[in-house]
Amino acid sequence: MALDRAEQALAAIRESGGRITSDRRAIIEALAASTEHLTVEQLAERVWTRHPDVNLATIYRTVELVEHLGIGFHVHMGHGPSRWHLADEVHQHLVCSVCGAVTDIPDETLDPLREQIVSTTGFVVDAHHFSLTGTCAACSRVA
Amino acid sequence: MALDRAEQALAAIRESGGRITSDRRAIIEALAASTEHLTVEQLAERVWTRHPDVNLATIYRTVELVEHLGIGFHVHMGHGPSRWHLADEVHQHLVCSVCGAVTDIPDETLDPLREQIVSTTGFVVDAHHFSLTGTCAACSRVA
DNA sequence: TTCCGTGCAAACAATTTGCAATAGA
DNA sequence: TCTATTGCAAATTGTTTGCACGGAA
Repeated sequence: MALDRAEQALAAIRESGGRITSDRRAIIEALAASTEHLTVEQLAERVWTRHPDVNLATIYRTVELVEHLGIGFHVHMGHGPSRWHLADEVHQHLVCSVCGAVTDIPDETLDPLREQIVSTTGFVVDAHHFSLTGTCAACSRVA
Repeated sequence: MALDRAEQALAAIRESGGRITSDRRAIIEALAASTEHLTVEQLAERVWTRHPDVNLATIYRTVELVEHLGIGFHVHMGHGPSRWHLADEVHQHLVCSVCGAVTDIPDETLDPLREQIVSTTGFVVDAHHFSLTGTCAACSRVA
């Protein structure tokens, strides 16, 4: 559950020699509590409901730390800011360019594509860093 | 060939009611002359070798115009600025996150993945807008 | 002549950074 | 205590915009 993920992240920070501060705890708990992929600004809003004094720069630094430890990731979805999430398991993101809806799909969905690309070009695809854009079911129907 | 693509783009601008200026001609020819995917800054450098007075804002505006007409595209490759190219045909981009090398692959490579995704989720993947990241053959070998 | 296109400089959004003050371990 | 973390404000990077002037058609 969410809190476990937060505790895991905090433990990882401690293990890596970092300190557990109240700011970091607040930021990581807010991130863990969300099932969505949050921009730094969205994350800040949630943190600030309980901890209004946490600085934006601290959020940027924490989120970067968490990524560096391999616990969190950021994804680019369309234009605009990066979006962050704690990772239980790697997954891919489909972002509708019409309505902005995000659909998560399992990482293995890309395996056949990966095999084909690696066998023809030697390139190892590893992309959860960018989302796949297109048109979601609802918006395709309309168009 | 490159000049043809430039002339095509200029013709499309004229057809859409736009004017052909020396700035636009210089920008589009520089873009057409490159096989690479250029950032606005790289494009500017090339334009400036012959036309040093073209303003950066004009390059941004021209490149946006060309995309709006469906002749050019921008792709996001890793972090940093967007990269632009005139489109003969849509293709996908593999970007090595170690060395930055770009490998182009045909758009059809994604067709099986598209089919699977559309049949399971209804989502129509259309993504040449984002590149696929990973590790290229050379860098995989080292690592 | 009539607008479209351009230069310029300022505005912008997202993010990063230097440095002194502060607070975990 | 000792050093990692934070706040603050300024710097950066990439890009967009308002507006008056100048040049295609």
